[in-house]
Amino acid sequence: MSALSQRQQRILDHIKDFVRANGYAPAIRDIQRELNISSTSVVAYNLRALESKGFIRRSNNISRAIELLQQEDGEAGTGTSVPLLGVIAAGQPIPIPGETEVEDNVLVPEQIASGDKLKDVYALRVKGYSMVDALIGDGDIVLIRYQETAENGQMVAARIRDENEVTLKRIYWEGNQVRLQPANVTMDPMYYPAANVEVQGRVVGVIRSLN
Amino acid sequence: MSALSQRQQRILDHIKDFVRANGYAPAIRDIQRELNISSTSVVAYNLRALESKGFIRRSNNISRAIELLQQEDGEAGTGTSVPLLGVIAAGQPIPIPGETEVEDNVLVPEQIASGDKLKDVYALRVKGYSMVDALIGDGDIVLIRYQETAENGQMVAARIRDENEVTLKRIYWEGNQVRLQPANVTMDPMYYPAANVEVQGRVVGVIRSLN
DNA sequence: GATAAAGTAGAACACAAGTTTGCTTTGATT
DNA sequence: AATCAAAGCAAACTTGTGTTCTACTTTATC
Repeated sequence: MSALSQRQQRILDHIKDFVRANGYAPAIRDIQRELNISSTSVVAYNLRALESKGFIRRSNNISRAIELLQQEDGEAGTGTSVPLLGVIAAGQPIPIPGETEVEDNVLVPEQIASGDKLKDVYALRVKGYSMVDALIGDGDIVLIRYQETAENGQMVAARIRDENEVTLKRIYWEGNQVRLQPANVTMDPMYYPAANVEVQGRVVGVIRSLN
Repeated sequence: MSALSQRQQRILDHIKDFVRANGYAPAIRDIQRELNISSTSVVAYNLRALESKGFIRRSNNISRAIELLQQEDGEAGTGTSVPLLGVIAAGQPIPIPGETEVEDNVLVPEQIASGDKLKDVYALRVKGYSMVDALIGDGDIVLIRYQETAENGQMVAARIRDENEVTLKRIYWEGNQVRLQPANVTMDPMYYPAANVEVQGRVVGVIRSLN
């Protein structure tokens, strides 16, 4: 990566500031005015340099078509947001996407999952300690991908139909029965008829704040 | 929030698609052409409606100055990214911001921390099981805020000077000594002279993928 | 110190793109 | 059917904005 001249650095910084402040990129004359550059051609010249060095992308003859390419630390980046629908524990109201109030949005880091695969993901805040042996504690946010089936041992949000409750457990299919196993040595598994248990999604990620 | 007409909805969708594809907003004529609308004034009319309903913001007489205001689930949102600097375990090379190669960037959900407070935060991938009792497992990403002091019991990245190693432990100051305590009942604490231990930051968040 | 390369200036140009205006269509209401 | 408001239409208008060209200045390089 070639180094930037002082002017190029200032132009790049100004573009970033401008985008942050306005939500769209500056025109060449905006940059010129703000940085007290004498001519638009100077700005154009340096934008060309910034483009060839890979910091921005531009489209010919199109207004404000400056796209910032590189992302530095501490700056705004883009991610995919999923709805935080509520709290999950042993014995709580049902969270179902689309049927529940959205409390908040959670931005999902790409390290957990990325892009298009997030269509059916939602987040729940964990209440209680039933999953501590699975390294999920009270107050953690779990990301759940909606799916109606699950394999043995997967961690799922499961609804017990006739009690109308949703709980976070590992699931094991045992013939006509379903074992919902807490990840906590001090707690016992619960058994239900398979027909009475409805998988509402599988845990795909965990987010915890320690502040 | 007023409902959108069919045309307004299509215009809004197109703006989102366009921004995603190009990194900048469409001009009125771009929208007109793409959606086969007969006149630019129709687009302008509906943009005005979208603005008064709070979906977008526009600036007068400025090209492509459409700013998307509302964020729906599954769409790109903005967050703050921090550098993922490497791996931390018992006995690993030192990760210090600015001195190490950046492996990746991690987008930090606002639920962990937000905005300006992220200046000195970096991320490390955890290797090993020394912190499982603190609900941090192998492969988790820990977010660490750089600070040189820590209080008793806080989870920190600590460097043992004469061994030039960094480790993730709870720290306890005990007179002239420092106790570095793993969060794993099968592991014993380590003791060092206080002068030989350097706090490199405190754990402020955890991110885990279960895919 | 000559020479080339990189950067700066100023102005004119051409098209991009938002706005305005007057008119027509549509659709609901009475 | 008459009415009225909202929505759509077409064209003209004005301003915004990227580009180009030429000339000049500074900065490296040998």
